[in-house]
Amino acid sequence: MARKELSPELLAGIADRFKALAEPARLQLLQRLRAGDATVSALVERTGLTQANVSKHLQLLLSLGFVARRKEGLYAFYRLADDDVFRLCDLMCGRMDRELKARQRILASR
Amino acid sequence: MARKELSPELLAGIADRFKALAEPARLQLLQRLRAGDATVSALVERTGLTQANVSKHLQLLLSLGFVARRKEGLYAFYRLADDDVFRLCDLMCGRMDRELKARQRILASR
DNA sequence: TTAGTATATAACGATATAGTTGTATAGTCA
DNA sequence: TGACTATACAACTATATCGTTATATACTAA
Repeated sequence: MARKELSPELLAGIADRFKALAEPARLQLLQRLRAGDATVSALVERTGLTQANVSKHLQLLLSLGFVARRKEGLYAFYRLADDDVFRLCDLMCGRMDRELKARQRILASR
Repeated sequence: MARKELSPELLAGIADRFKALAEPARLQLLQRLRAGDATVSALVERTGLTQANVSKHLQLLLSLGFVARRKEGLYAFYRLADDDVFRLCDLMCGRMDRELKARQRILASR
C-alpha cells in the first residue's frame, strides 16, 4: 500500500471530475439518465432547464466520460457511460445519512 | 430499487459534498492526512499553502464531516473522519486510468 | 499582567463558472 | 432548393469561491 504523493496533475484531474458532479443540474441530468437513454430535448422537458444549458452540461459530462452519446439523425441520445456515478452518489448519500443520524442522536440526548 | 426522483435539497447536499472534494488544495490536505493526524501548522509546512488558506479548507472539510478535529492546548489536530475519501478518489482514479487506456488504444490502432 | 504562538475569521480582489441570449451547424422533409 | 428542427456553441452577466492580508481568538508561559 503506502501510496506516496499524488502529482499535482493527478490531483487536478481528480478535482475536475469531482467538480463535474458538484452541480445540482448535472446530478439531476445524470439521475434522469438512470432510467435509460434520452435526447437533449427530452432532458430539457424533464428537467425544466434550457436547451443551451442542458447541452453545455452534457458536453462537460461527455468530455469526462460520465456519459456517452449516440447520434441518430437530428437527435443525440445520451446515456450513462457506466455506473460509477451511482457508486459515488451512494457514498455521498451514506455520508449524509450518518450525519443526519448523528445530529438526531445529539438532539435526543439532551 | 427503482429510486424515484431525488429532491432538490438532496441533490444540493450531494453537490456540496462533491464540491468539497473538487479542489486540488483540499485533496492534497486529505492525502496528507492519510498518514495520520496533523496540526494545521504541520499541514502548512507540508503543503506550502498559507495558514489562513489551510485553516479555511479544513473548516469546510470539517463542516461536511470529511475530517474530525481534536484540540490539544494551542494545537488543533485534524484527522480523516473515515475512509470514504479514498473510496471516492479510487473510483475517480479508476475512471482516469480507463480513460487513459482507451486513449492509448485509439492511438495504437491507427 | 504581558509576550508569544497556533488557529480561526473577516474583508477583499481575482478568477471561474452557471445560466442566458443569440446564432451556427447539421440533419429532415416539402 | 428552402423551411423546419435538434443540437452545439459563442458571448455575456451574475454569482461563487479561491487565495491573500489583516486581525481576532484562545491558550501558554514568563
